[in-house]
Amino acid sequence: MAVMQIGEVAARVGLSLRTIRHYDEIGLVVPSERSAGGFRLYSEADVERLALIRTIRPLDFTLEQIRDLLGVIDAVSADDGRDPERTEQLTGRLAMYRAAADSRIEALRAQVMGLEKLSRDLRTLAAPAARRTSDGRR
Amino acid sequence: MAVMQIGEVAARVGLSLRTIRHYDEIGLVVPSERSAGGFRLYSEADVERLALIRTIRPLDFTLEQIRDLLGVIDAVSADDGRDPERTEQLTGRLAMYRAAADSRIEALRAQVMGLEKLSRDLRTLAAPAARRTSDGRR
DNA sequence: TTGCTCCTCACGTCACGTGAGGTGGC
DNA sequence: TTGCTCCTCACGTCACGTGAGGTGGC
Repeated sequence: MAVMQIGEVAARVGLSLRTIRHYDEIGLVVPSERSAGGFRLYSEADVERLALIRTIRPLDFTLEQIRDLLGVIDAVSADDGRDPERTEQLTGRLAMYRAAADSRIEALRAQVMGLEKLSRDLRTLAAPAARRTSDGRR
Repeated sequence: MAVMQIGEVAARVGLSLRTIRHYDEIGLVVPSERSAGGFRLYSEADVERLALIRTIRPLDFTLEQIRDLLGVIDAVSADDGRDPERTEQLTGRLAMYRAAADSRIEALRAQVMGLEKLSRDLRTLAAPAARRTSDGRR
């Protein structure tokens, strides 16, 4: 299985067909091949990139920021360190994104805790009401 | 401080002015008063409702669903249990929302864990690059 | 040939953001 | 009177959702 059609990609990474097409439209993840009939054909590397984007999405970065971040990641990975200034600039940008991600993660954790409390509150709200009903039936 | 203007409300609950006005526009939280000059005046109860909505927001319910959920919560709170069928129907709807919330919370937890891994990966990605640079300087 | 999967428009939607131009109230 | 806060349009934006109408490929 060298390449995949969009349907299988969607099933694998858990993004909608429309979302994957949208990422193609804006040039965020362009399938590395097309069939003779125009079908999008995604390589394993394409799929990994989509999976990475799916991970990054809840950080509420815009797709433009995600594109930029992916570019920085690629550049750092491919960097050979021959140009120290460039390396420094890249790791600096990476650090900024990491800091933004970390503070966003903190906010998400807080949201989850708030929601867990909400769930408990809803539980205790429902319980007495049910008890009143069974009382009424006695 | 019986009532507050929108600016203070926004600062307290952490929603934008536009968001709070939007909730008024669609009738989700209508300020219980207006000044003679037309300024929105929010009671403590209004503010609590907005704070609750802010908690619920990350569940990705539509504002329509949130409106409905708030209605159910109010109805259950005010329910006297005199009509067991009604109580049962209300607690049933509440249970559905709770189930939806719980599964969404699970998804959020998974997202947070994925993001924490991403943050670690970004860290290890940046570290070797920096090391290469300091090597180059020796 | 029949299904199933895919394609490209292109308008719609949701929850606000962002001015523009104007007024309230201590 | 000066600031600061608020007001109402009303268009814009972001990330897709949702048909419509048509074609590819095993």
